[in-house]
Amino acid sequence: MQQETDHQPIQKISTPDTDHASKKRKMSERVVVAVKIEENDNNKKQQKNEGPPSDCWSWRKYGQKPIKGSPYPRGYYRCSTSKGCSAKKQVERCKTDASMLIITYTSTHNHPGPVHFNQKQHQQNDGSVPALTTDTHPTTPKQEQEAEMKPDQETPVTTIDGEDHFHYYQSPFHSSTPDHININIVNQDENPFAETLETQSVIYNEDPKEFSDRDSVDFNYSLLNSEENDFYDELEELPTSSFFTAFMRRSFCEERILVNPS
DNA sequence: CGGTTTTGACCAGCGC
DNA sequence: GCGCTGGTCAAAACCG
Repeated sequence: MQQETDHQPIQKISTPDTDHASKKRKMSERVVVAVKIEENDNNKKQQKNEGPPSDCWSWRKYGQKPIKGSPYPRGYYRCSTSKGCSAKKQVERCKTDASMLIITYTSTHNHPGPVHFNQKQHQQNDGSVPALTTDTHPTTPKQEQEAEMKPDQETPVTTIDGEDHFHYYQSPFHSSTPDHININIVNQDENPFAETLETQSVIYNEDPKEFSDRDSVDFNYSLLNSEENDFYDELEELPTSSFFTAFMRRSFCEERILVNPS
């Protein structure tokens, strides 16, 4: 149809991936994140229709398709924080592990991100958080909650302890069980499943308590960096773009905060 | 009422 | 060239 009207082809912001970049399905700029969710009743609704873990952005679902070989459909989301933003993400469940959500981010946000994270993080973390964004008007909590989908099963973060501030300490990928989520980033451009997930799970599937026992923030970040690097070395080399770097930093700067509120 | 979700249809890349 | 499949559109329904 008019798919090329106002909507930019994905490769628009893609890194110069040589000749393949022109191909629609050869999306060069992708970050795949595996989110481990707890296997409990909170997960029920996600088994029907995966509730995308919300991050600091607000996303609007624009499509869903059953994926061949996977019992779970893939949801297509577009950033709704800013109208001209071409950032997208795909959310699907790992076909081999229903407790694992695979979130594939494509394109970059062409607008500043929400600032709540940073501001609040500074307040609660002694300003140890690197300044990542400067937006003065973040995604509204309302939108974040909506992005959560099915609030009946997934306790909105904002309601925990009735303290609104907790909301932005939540993992950017929080799901039904925020303090049990394990985030794995798999930067790749082909199939994120199979071995990669397993490998990543081993690496990061630690009890959150362990994180809090150590020196939280820097520990998490450095662990991720070092482990990631090693991991990527074993995989096919991919261009680690600024997008990915920014993504990594943003994601884990946020993630680290939370660990265990209790 | 505005924004989001759902869902069927369409388009285009890719493999055979 | 054809069929399969993934990605997107867009109208209608839904929701706060």
